[in-house]
Order: sequence, then structure tokens, then C-alpha cells
Amino acid sequence: MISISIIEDNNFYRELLVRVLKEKHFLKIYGVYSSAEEAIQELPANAPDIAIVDIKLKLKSGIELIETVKPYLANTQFLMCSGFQNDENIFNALKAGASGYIMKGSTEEEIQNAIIELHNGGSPMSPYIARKVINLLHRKKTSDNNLGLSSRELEVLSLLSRGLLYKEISDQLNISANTVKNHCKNIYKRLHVQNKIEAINKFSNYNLQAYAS
Amino acid sequence: MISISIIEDNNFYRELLVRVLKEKHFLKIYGVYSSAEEAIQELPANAPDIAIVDIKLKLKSGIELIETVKPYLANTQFLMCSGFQNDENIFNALKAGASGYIMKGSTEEEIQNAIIELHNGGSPMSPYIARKVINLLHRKKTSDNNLGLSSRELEVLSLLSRGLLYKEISDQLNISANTVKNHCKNIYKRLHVQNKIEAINKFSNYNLQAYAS
DNA sequence: AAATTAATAACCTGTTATGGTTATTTTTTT
DNA sequence: AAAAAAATAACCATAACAGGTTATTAATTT
Repeated sequence: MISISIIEDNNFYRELLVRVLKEKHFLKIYGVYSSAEEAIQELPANAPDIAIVDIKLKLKSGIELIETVKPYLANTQFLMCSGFQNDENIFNALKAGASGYIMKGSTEEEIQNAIIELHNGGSPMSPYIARKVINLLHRKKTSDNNLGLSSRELEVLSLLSRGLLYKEISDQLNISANTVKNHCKNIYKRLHVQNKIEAINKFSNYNLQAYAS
Repeated sequence: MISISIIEDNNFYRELLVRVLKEKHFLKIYGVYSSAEEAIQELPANAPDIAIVDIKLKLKSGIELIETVKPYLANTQFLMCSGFQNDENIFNALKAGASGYIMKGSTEEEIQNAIIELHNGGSPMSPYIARKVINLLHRKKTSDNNLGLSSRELEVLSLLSRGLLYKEISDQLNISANTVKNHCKNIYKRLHVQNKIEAINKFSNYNLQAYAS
């Protein structure tokens, strides 16, 4: 038996969801809320297995709802509900802690399947959103991710980012510690930074954030 | 017109793919390879829009193929082809640079749709794999991500991770640099590390890698 | 062939970090 | 109320790092 709570401000769609989910014997409606504020009050004490959250709520958005309430609901999964396939907010909702979503135009069967998939440890989502998530993984290794650094400098920077000392890096690369030091100085110059950590950050920011948000 | 190359060592399935894709007027078979080695040789000079790669190849796996060949194929998208829904390697393939996948049991229509979705900027994948990707986003903000550090120590560590010096941190927190130094020493002890970078890594590893792989 | 860039390496100086000890005050827990 | 933990802070010695200069060699480009 999967317990489900619904947070949806639109009366019509909320009732529709309730009706569709009541049909299935293995689903149990736990709580029904018409605003994020109401849900924030009630959810922590009444944790469902799955919370279906409309992404566009009145005062607070569904994303804010998840962010505030998630720390208290370790065992609840959030299923976002959006009107549009390619809503940018769906991606942000997934980042905030949602695990999947359904569209408002979905059929009864699709909604039920999404819930089952979610409960089985899957993440139902459209290919468009999936790509945005995947792009975070790729981190642009392909093209100009070197920031003007030479391959040797990238090598040194990579070892630096593991927390190795100059001596340890020089042993690994079979060069002198002075040379490592020298590479670092050049790296700092090119990245316009003053120390290891800033260099590492600049590097990983470039690799990660190009695709983020 | 979408140009497609196929890397598949199984003769039967390779020919089946060719036949299915030839049916569609907007798809053009570009190259057909029966091993990763062959593809590594040929692909860089003959870049297709989409490369369909079997995940299990003889000597080198499809993942290795992508890793070695991707730097030369900035405009090619990789569509993995696997026998199983929940093949762990699919997830690794996505990390390596693939953008979606199809299953060997897929219908002709599903294969064609996956290609179209991929070409339109989507990432076709199953909910199971999607979840593994999503979990990377969540980073376990919820529960015990503090590693036994006090809130003040977390504060210091957070500022450290931006590359600030002791003095800069002490100014920001209105405490003495000696105190910051002291917090660091305690942080290092608790995390069993020797320097800033290792501490930062341990922290972010805990937040990121708990779900990875 | 000449010039440029990359990789190598050493020197010096000053700053920053690390590791150890000790100690006071405040907050939290028992 | 007593004990424990957290936050504060100083001292010392050593190690590591940062920034500057200079220089040789190898590889690449012009």
C-alpha cells in the first residue's frame, strides 16, 4: 500500500487526482492540501510515501515547498506535477529534491505508472528534462575546457585537486618539486587566482557550471 | 537528414538496426562497424550526427569507445544500446558522454523515436536509470551530512572551500585567526585529513558520492 | 633557421598552513 | 549543580606555499 498526499491549488485537478488514485486498491490518499503553506504545516507530522506537488502554487511555489519540507520527510518521495513538458522549473524541482514528475495532460494510466515507477525506485521524466540532467554529468570534457592551460598544467592541477603536496605530485610525475611549484605559479597566473583552492574551484566551476541551471 | 553510424558486434542485431533505420527517409546510415577498434579508427574522420553504440563489445566496451573517441566528435551524440533496462553500465555510459539509450528489445518505433528525441535535444532513458542520475543531483542535503562537525566547523569549512585564508575567514566571522586555525585543526582530526583540500574533498565527496556509481 | 612556447629546475624571501600544547568562556547535556 | 562539549584564543616550531627572478632544454611554430 502506497500512501499519497496531494498539494494542488486548482480545485478541479486536485479532485481529479483524488478520484483517479482512489481507483487503485494499492494506493491510499493520505492528505490533500490546497496550498504550500497548509502543506508545510501538516506534512511533517503526516509523512506520505509519495507527495504529488503542483509546481505552480499560489504564494510559495512547489519548489519552495519541497525545499522547506524535505529535511523533515526523509522517506517521502516528491512527484512534481506540471502543465508543460519543457518547464524549466521541473529541472529546478528535480535539483531541489523531487524524484520525478507527471504532466497535467497525462492519462490515468500514465499517472498511476509514474507513481509505481517512483515507488519502485525509478524517476519518471521526459527526455527533454533528462537531457538537462545528463548535461550536468557531461561537464564539457570535449572542447575548450582547458582554460588556456597546457596538458602538463592540467595534469598538475588534477593532482592538486586531490589534495597532494608538491612533493607528492613531483614523485608521481617524476619531476622535481620545484617544477611542480613552477607549474602552479603559471596556473595561478593564467587563472588569475592566488592559491590552490581558488584554482581548483575555477577549474571545476568551468567544467560544471557551463550547463547548470 | 540525420546521419547515423552503428557500432555493434552482433551480426544479426547490427543488420536489423540497419534495416529498421533505412526505412525512414530522414535517416541516413553513415558508417557500420563491428568492433570498437574499427570505430575508433574510422569515426573521427567520418563523424555522424548520432552514433548507436552497443554497450557490450568484444575487446573494448562501448564505454571505452565513447571515452576515447568523444574528444574528436564534438557534434556527435551517442545512443547506447543495451540488453537490459537496469544495466549498471548504462549509467556509466551516460557519465562517459552518452546522451541516451535504447534497449535491444525495443520496437522499431521506439528505436526511431529515441533517435528523434535525441536529435531534438532530449535524452531517452528508463526511469530506473533516470533515478540514478537524479540521485547525483540530490546530494543528500537531508540527514547527517555533517560528518560529526559542529555548525561552526561547517561554517569554517564552507568558507575554506571558497579559497579564503584564515585571516579572511576570521574577519568574516568576527573571530581571531587563531580560532579559525584551531577549528581547522579540529576539522582535520575529525575527518582524518592533513590539509584544506583533503578536508574539502572529504566533505563534498560525502555529499556527492554517496549515491554515485 | 629563427622565434616562440612548454617543460624543466633552482634560488630567495616572505607568508600561510599545520601540528602540538594549553587555557578561558560559553553553551549544552547529564 | 556538575560534567561535557563547543567556541574562543594564544604560544611555539616546522612544513608548505606563493611570488619573484633566472636559466636550460625540448618541442612547436613561423
